[in-house]
Amino acid sequence: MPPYDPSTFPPFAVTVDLVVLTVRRHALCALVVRRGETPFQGRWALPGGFVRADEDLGAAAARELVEETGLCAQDPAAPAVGNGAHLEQLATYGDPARDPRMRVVSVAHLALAPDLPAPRAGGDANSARWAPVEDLLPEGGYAPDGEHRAPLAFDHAKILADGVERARSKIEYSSLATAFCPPAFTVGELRRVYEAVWGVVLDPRNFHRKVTGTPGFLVPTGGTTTRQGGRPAQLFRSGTATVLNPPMLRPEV
Amino acid sequence: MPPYDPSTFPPFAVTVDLVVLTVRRHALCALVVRRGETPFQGRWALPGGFVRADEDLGAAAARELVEETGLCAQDPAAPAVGNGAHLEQLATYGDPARDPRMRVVSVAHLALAPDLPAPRAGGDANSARWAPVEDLLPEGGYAPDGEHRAPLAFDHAKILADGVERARSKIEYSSLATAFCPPAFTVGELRRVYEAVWGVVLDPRNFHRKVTGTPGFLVPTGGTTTRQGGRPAQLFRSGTATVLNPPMLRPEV
DNA sequence: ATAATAGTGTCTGTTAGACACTATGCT
DNA sequence: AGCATAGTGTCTAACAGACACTATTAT
Repeated sequence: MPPYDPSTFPPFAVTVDLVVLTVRRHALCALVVRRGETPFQGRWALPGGFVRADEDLGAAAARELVEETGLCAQDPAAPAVGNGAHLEQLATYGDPARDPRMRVVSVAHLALAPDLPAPRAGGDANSARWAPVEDLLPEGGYAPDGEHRAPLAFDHAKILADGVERARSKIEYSSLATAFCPPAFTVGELRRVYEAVWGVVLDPRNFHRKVTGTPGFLVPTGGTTTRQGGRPAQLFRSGTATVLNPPMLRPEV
Repeated sequence: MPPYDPSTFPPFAVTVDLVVLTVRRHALCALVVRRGETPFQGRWALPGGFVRADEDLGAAAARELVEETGLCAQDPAAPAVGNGAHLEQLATYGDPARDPRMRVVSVAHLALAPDLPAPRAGGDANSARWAPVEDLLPEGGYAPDGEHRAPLAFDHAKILADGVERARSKIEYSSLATAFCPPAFTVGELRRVYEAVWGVVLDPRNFHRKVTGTPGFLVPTGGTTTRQGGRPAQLFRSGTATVLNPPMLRPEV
């Protein structure tokens, strides 16, 4: 190991990239923005940007999240406010060749948000949209005929895949699925989140018994709603129990 | 969002820090090295170093692991060779104040190794040792009397705590605990790994039934050993099943 | 013999999964 | 009425946890 010499470190650029997931129309969707410059001009990419000189990594991710979506990163300690979103660090990507212009290390973050009206397409950001992750990440890679290449720039397909996998596994044993729901939601709405994220169909009755039988997981608000049709359903908010034990079992695929 | 201008990015130093864990004498231990320079001169720290200009993050972590321990990072695809260790990315730490000299972003990695003879104390590295994580991370923080401060430099106590928590939770649902074992091991040895990592006592009979009843988890080598005393025990090696479903349940603490 | 560990068998309480059935709204 | 969704009850197979018991070595 060479002696520690702060004056001779190789310089890196450090960025944050965001995997922002939501559930729209029964599908897991990710926020993507169209690139206006080379490389990958015109291609879709994950939102992100440089970390500022005196900014923590999480603060940079929260700032980008506000700039791109208007969402506030939700402090886990604070009670649920209007448009708060779950934000956590995902992983760091630093292949020397991942950006052709220079050495960039990107600290990817994962954000989970309830269904939003529409991405902020205007302003200085390029056009943005919610895209089903199924369209961005075709199963088993891409056909070798070159017709459908990965639509995402840089290594963002890998980052997105890692983020989706993190979300899929984390809702098994935590109350994180409620981050996809509005502040008050029904058991059926929460079940449809699981179904969309996992791509499965769950038994409504067993699901109901499981989530309502876990102490501290769901707290009834007292209200009801018929926004899903059918019999009025109780409204709940996320409880204090942040870990789900025993976990929700993901059915075999 | 400012326009993308590669020529004006703030410069960062990027390092890798290693949380190297092993099980020694029924205790979960971490590798620490004594710092020879300021800041934190004389204090213990996690091993680590700068990422080189054309080096991937995982490669830098593997290089540091070899330099500090002689362990080879185990490619998950390759069959188990002599002294391979599990290596995975843990998390990235980039608080602007975490290093008083300059802006350093550290990509921490987690390595799990079988019990080794001794750390390589000689060479250009400072003195190194295996320390029980219990000594490095006293429960519930440190007494406010200032007598026992965190013995680790920088934010390494936080990094170590995150690594230990990752290891503790990951052995629940994966075959990762075998990374703490030699290539061939007994069921009892594997159980003692769980007991050391979790700090609990497990029922030997239920544990045996659980791990031998999970298809693909353990593969008998045919040999036996009496190195633990008592009746000769079958030797196993890690099987192809990398995920444990249903998971091993960590008893309440 | 005694002690140590390895390994198998049995019982019980809990739970996941399957599914019948009732409740309550809307069109 | 018919249909949608909400919510409860029941049955069964699987499994975790507790623990009795046997097997095989070393001292």
